[in-house]
Amino acid sequence: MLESPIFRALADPTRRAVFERLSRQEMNVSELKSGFGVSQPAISQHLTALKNAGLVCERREGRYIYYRSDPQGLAPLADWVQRHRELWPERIEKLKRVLKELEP
Amino acid sequence: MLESPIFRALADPTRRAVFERLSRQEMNVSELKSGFGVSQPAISQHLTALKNAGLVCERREGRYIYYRSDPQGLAPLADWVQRHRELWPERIEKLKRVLKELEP
DNA sequence: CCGTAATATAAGTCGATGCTTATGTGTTCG
DNA sequence: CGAACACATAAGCATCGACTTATATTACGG
Repeated sequence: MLESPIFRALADPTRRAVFERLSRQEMNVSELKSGFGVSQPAISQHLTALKNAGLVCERREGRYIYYRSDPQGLAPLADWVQRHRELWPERIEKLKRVLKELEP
Repeated sequence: MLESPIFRALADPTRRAVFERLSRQEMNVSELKSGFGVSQPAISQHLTALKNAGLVCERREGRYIYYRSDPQGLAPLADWVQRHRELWPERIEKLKRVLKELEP
């Protein structure tokens, strides 16, 4: 599934918090580390997972690497949610048809 | 976080497939089991996780328990996605302000 | 009633995963 | 150059989580 790595990336609370911070402001790894009670490698590993899911992208500036959330990243997730919310009216119609057959 | 169990519930491919089937049609556990290569307890455990995440609800009918997706269940997820997509224009504005200060 | 069917729960196993420390890679600066 | 810094990668470890089999619970049917 296309959206599988996205769901998996966002399932971890720490990683989701990293993404949320990067949605508000571009940041390098050191800035990102402050505020989370985990090591720098842990942050880097989370960033790799988010990058593989297409949720963040990076920009090198000398020794620093600045991360930011990818605006397109949430599109597959938004589409998935939209598709499944659209199914509801169809389900209601199906129920109505079934009920109509039951009570003539 | 409120949406944590939702993300975690949808992170597993099998469980997400269960939810997707239940979005299209109400089904009991035995019907649900056919089509997945896992045991009945595995299905029940997935259903428990989905129920705890508020994604499905149940209706007992004799020995059978029919599950269906809860229409309100995806609302927190949709809201979360919406909130984070809304952040993008703000980020662009912030960038513009920064750029304006840099090049007078 | 009693056997069976539908589902849930318990207990155990094993791979996935999130963390750590240690080390590697690339960049700046004295 | 080389020391220090920013970050990535490697390796190990401990917990989590998805699955299994076994058993309990509830409901139906003969």
